[in-house]
Amino acid sequence: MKQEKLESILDTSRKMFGRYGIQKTSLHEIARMARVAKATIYNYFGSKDQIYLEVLNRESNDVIEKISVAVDQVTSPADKLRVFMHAKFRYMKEAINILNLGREGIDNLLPKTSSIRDRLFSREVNILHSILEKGVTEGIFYVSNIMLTARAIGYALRGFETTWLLEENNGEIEKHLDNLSYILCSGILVRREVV
Amino acid sequence: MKQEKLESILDTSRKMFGRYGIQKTSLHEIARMARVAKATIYNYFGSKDQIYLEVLNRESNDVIEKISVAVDQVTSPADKLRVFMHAKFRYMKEAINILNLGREGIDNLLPKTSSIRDRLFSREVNILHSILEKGVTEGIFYVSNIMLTARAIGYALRGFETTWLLEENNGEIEKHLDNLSYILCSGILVRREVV
DNA sequence: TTTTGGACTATTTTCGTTTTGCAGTCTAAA
DNA sequence: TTTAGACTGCAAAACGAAAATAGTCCAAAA
Repeated sequence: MKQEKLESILDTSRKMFGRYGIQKTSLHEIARMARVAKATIYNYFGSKDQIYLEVLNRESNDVIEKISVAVDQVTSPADKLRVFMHAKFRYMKEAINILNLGREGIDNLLPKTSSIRDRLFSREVNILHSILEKGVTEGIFYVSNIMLTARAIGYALRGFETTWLLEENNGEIEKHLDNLSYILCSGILVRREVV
Repeated sequence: MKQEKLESILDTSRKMFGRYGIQKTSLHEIARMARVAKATIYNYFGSKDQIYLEVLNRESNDVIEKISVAVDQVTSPADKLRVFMHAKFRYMKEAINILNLGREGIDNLLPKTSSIRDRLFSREVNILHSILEKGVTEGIFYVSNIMLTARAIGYALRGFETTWLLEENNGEIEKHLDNLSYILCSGILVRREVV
């Protein structure tokens, strides 16, 4: 019984915040939609902001979880990289509240939201790091500085995030991602040497 | 005499807008700082927004111009790529008003500003395109789809823009850029074949 | 012919006040 | 534990008055 209420509150909050934003969603509404008393919400959460942050954390965890699962489906490091990119964009699209963070101005954000974003980014980089490491260990990849490269890829992928927030053309994005992962693996220089 | 007034107005506006934003800068102040009569400003511009857009256009043109010059300093396509990245970030830092566009929320932007940004992006891609083309022609690069790749690189570099808006650590960025341009050229796969 | 200061208007913005709405607390009952 | 509902205090609408500002116009000066 306890867990159900909590899930109901969080799930409703996620939808309402996603549609109307934190400002324009009242706890009264959330309580009504989630079919709990407003007082119950305060049994679980200390404040509206806390609910919002928990929603963001959950979305963040979901994204990482789903990416991890997807990446684990394939074995070769090169495949893992390609799958990582596609999974990241596929599942980020479902993390509506995290995406909305990007649309709002820097000023009117809750301070802790940026640390959630940073943590998400850092966990993405961790996954990238382990993929690169595996590739290097297996002798498939040559990477001089794994950490640096993982972060570079992470930053680069951010460039796409801002783009397809407005674009809805999914196929276009997929094409870009394939191209990018190919470049990432092979480079654009004509190969002259054998290693 | 005419040109001087115009430059004075635009230069003053650039600084004021850069520091206080378009909202919090009054034409009265601009006129005073630029040492012209307010009426003179209206000899040259139809509205405050027009001045702002012209400032943005100039910053945009400056960036492209400077990048082009820098890229032309070197000859090999691989060098051009590396130089492109460094120049882009170096000179974008001086385009304060364009940078500020990124900080504000999507809503309270002048509609035409986004087309200026888009045009800047598109011109960057054009430069990248011509570099890649030269590389392919010279047999240095292997690129299956030049246009797609140019855009991919352009998008990727955006990922860094949002990052170093807050970061001031210049050296860190430079390191990332070097690493990125190396990956871009060589890929991360161990080379096995001769072409 | 272009520039200038200043006067003028029509909007915005600002600001102080009032009013409403909402987050968060508390309680008694289920 | 959960619930409905009443309650408080704060924070944000709502509003109207006052100030500021974008943009116009003109007669004089450069």
